[in-house]
Amino acid sequence: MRILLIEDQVHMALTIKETLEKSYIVEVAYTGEDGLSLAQNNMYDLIILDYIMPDINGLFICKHLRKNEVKAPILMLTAQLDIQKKVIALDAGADDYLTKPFSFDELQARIRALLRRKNTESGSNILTVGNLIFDLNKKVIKRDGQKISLRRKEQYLLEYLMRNAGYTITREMIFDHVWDSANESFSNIVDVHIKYLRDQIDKPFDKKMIKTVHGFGYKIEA
Amino acid sequence: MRILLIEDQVHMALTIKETLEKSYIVEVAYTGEDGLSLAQNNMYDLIILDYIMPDINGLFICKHLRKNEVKAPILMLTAQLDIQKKVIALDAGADDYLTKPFSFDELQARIRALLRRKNTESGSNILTVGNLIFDLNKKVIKRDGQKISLRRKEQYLLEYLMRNAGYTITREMIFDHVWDSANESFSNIVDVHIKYLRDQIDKPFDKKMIKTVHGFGYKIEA
DNA sequence: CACTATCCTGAGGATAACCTGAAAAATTGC
DNA sequence: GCAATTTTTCAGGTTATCCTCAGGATAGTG
Repeated sequence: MRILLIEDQVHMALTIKETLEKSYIVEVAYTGEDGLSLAQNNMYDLIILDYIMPDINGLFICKHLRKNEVKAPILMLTAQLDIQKKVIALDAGADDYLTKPFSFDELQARIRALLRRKNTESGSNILTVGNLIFDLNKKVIKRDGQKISLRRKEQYLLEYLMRNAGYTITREMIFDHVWDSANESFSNIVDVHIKYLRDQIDKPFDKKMIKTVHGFGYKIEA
Repeated sequence: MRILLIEDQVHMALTIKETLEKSYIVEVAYTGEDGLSLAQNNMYDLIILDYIMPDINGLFICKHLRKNEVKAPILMLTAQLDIQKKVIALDAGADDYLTKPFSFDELQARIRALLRRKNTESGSNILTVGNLIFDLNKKVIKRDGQKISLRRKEQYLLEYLMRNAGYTITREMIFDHVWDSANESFSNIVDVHIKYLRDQIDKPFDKKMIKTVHGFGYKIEA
């Protein structure tokens, strides 16, 4: 799971980062501008956004991201309790808000809630690429109507590939998303799981969907 | 990719240099002063900067470079874990920090992350010259809507040509960008890969886009 | 036109990237 | 706590890509 934290107060940012890093991969943007471009150019599972920042207002960032089809849940940090602001934040497309100061336990609880909600809710939880269907709720995968059973890691891998269907993804990116520890392993573990996935997804069929892009990584295509 | 390493401890500097040279072109400055002038007068893709140096403080160098519009990402090496210092370093314009001692795997991971971030941040990821389209994310190249598959080196070469479309580029420039090893052997390797590229990009079509500029190099044009 | 510098091309060996099977380690379920 | 399952590591084989080299073609020059 990858989280983007947009927060201009460096000390606050680092403290949050260190807390969350035990459970997630966390990237930090110290300006609204950086945050905006990172959010638009990467797939995060969650965005934490400070309301007040010197360059670009958090509210504006939020609106802008929604307009540009960034679907990740957004958690807003507001400086003090202010019903008015909360309403405005939610209207702008934020999914939840938290007023400073907050406890880290509470922060983590909200994050878990948002990540959970994202997985069980919303229309985007049936992935389709060609005639391959992955129902994330029911954990059911079908190709040409034929049921396929995958192990956990394979499911994560397939989900990530399908969410980026058509795009070439490096082994590093896959590793970061599917193996959510921050450590760097240089085994061929990604290759191996790609093979397992292929055995299930491609081997029994004519057309191969999982393609290796030599020198870069892999992609899935119809 | 060119990296500038500013580090006064000669032994440390050489060890880092040797490690990184497998993947990048590395230049070393052994004093802050040298580092400063090198950084200002050359275009590096990344600067690695020791926090503590006898002549000029790394922090000062960092600030100074940012003030002078040096945009390259800066990775700071700090002597020991110290949140305060990290904050100061980031405030000064550094992009990341690493506390000594560190493993070389970690160093390389951070470097890759910084270089990657820079690449995804800057500008669009779809290059177009005439009816030739290169989607850098998908690694998909099309001419007249027709898909073309290229190998890795050919893709790097094409990317470089397209980024400089209309301008003549020397073999040396191509070599420096596409072959990021520090080695200076001048075979006809660039020529060979230009041929490979032409076989894919030009041969099947009427109009030739990759042109030879006799005595100088090559260019790509619509 | 003839001469030279520059560029192009094809083939084969070297190398890096990728795939695979099997065994070891870790995790899960009873 | 043990067996079954899943995950990871490792080593070897296979394939695609890359580089070198040598000879042929082409452009520039007097």
